[in-house]
Amino acid sequence: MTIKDIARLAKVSITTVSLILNGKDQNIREETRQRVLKVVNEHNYRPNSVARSMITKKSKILGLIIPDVTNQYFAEIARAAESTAKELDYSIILCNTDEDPDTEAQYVQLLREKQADGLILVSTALSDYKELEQIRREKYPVVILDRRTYDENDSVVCFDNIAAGRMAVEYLIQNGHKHIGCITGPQNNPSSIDRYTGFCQAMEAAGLSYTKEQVIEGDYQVKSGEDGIEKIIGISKITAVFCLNDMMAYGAYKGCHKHNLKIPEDISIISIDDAILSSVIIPALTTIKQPGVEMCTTAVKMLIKEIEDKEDYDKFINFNPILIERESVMKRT
Amino acid sequence: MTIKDIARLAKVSITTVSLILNGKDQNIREETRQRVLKVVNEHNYRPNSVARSMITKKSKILGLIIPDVTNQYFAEIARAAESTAKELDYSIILCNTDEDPDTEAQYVQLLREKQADGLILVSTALSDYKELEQIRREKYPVVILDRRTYDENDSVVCFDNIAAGRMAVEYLIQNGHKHIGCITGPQNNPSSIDRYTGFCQAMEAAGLSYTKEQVIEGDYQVKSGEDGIEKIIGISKITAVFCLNDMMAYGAYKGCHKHNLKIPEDISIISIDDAILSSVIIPALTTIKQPGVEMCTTAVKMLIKEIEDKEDYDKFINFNPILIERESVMKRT
DNA sequence: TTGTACGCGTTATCAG
DNA sequence: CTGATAACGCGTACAA
Repeated sequence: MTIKDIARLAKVSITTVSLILNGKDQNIREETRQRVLKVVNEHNYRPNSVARSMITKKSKILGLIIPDVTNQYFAEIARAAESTAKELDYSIILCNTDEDPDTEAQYVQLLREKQADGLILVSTALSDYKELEQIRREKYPVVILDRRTYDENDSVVCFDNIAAGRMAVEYLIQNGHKHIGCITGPQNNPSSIDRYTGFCQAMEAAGLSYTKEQVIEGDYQVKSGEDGIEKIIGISKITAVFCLNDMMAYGAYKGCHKHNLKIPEDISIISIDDAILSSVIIPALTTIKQPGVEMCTTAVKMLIKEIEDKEDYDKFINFNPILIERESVMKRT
Repeated sequence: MTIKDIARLAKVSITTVSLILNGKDQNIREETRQRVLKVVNEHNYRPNSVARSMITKKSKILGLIIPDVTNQYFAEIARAAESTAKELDYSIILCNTDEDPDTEAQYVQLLREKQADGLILVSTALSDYKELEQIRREKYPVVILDRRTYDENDSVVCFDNIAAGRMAVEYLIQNGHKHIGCITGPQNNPSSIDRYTGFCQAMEAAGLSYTKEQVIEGDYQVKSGEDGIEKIIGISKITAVFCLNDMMAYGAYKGCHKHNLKIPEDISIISIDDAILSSVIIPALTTIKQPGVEMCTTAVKMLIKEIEDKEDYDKFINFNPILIERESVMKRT
């Protein structure tokens, strides 16, 4: 079933059908309109959007590049992206990079080939890959989410990860903790680097020292939180652990439980993200909220403005961390 | 940059470029090949897949229709779908229905318009909407995941939800529980109906009675588990609750905690799914594993076989429930 | 070994 | 008010 068939069956020209289907039918006789619509409905005809894209140069598809949907936080982002996109008549192609810069670069290429109208990019390795350069040169619409770049022309919706890291550790310090462990994210991950920087800043500002042993490299997955805390609890003085994201905090809970350590009595846990489940687990996780849903909604809207070349808009929006005090941190005296 | 430009710059015909780019270059002089490739790389040219789809009639896009990525279980499914698809050179368009049949129908239409080569459908309302009929008539490739239909011709990867429900409740009964509450899923959701049927079967087989009050309607979301259990714990005799999915069990944990009820000492919890976090929460959740990742991987492979018209294959694959015994159910004497 | 020309399904332009 | 026709970028039969 093509537009041609419909035209033939309704005994009108292709143009007429197209006009009607696209709502440009002010000048079409009602009778003709009804006849065409009837044929369309009878045959359940839907225009082929690929052919349409061919000519309009718009695919109405957005690429969403994230590390891993399985991570609660990114699941929420994916959800927000999809809802917002749907509202504005776009679809989302989902891409998981697993924090691998090569995979990320591949996906950027793929999405361009597929003529995605734009990209929401939660980048793993922003600094040094040539795709980004090319994108900038060609002015391909991309909004970088969750991470800032230093090029004035980039569209960015970001979160102050350094401040978030600092906020988490300061909160621990205010609660009397002096020996604080840290489970980081993947080594090259920008948000992980920033959050860790926040940790360092807060520790130094408070005149607290820390050894290499109390900083464990994780990978933002549950399991690494579990493994990480098992290493840390060997260090007798540690009273609190800062996990760089919620998923690892969940793992830390498990590790503590396995070793019969009570949270927060024996060990306090704090992290960053505030995924849905963080208010659900017991004890409820004290965490620094990164407003992923709002950020992503903002990003999608920004991207679409860019694509549709709407009125001026801010190309840089920053979200601030918010402390969500729950039950996983205890005051030490 | 189009194939035309490349041809012009390399001083060859369009055909030559196309042949080389598609690996059909056995008959092309190496020198020519190199020259073309050089131009291609220099300009970072990538063929436009929309135009390619136009002619090949293949979009290399698969639609994934699920209730909600934010649900751990579906996040894992989305992940599995995306990985498997990528491996086989397909992309995934993500669609969340929120358990709404109309949204589902809309998405089916949309994906067809977008010329998705096939669909993975975790259906909310399989029985009664005309899209499915049309799909069947037109032999559009669809694999129904997580839910069985009764049409022999449908491709189905399913899970025995009735057996799963029965298994959960039987386990509770074996552990000495006689007064068992239940938090169901959305009313019209097929998997919810089946799981609940399993509950009823097991209760009846054991000669156990239950009142309307001890069966609460939930919606598969965390919050409804929390609300649900708060209603149930009012009924003094209840010693165990069967939540129809893990997300609601997480909510139940929270509800119990709020009311100072210990799991499993005061109340036992069991559910179905076995999402990642179920082994992480404390106490670890005893649940019936629905092997979502394997199911989805299987479904995608089946779908692609169907699309690419490969050799014969099973159109019906059933996965069985597996009891995962952890710590949320206590033996009563 | 390479080039010419057509067609995929649609929209846009312009003529009538 | 409606229709003919050109284009979009690519793949491929066929010709050379």
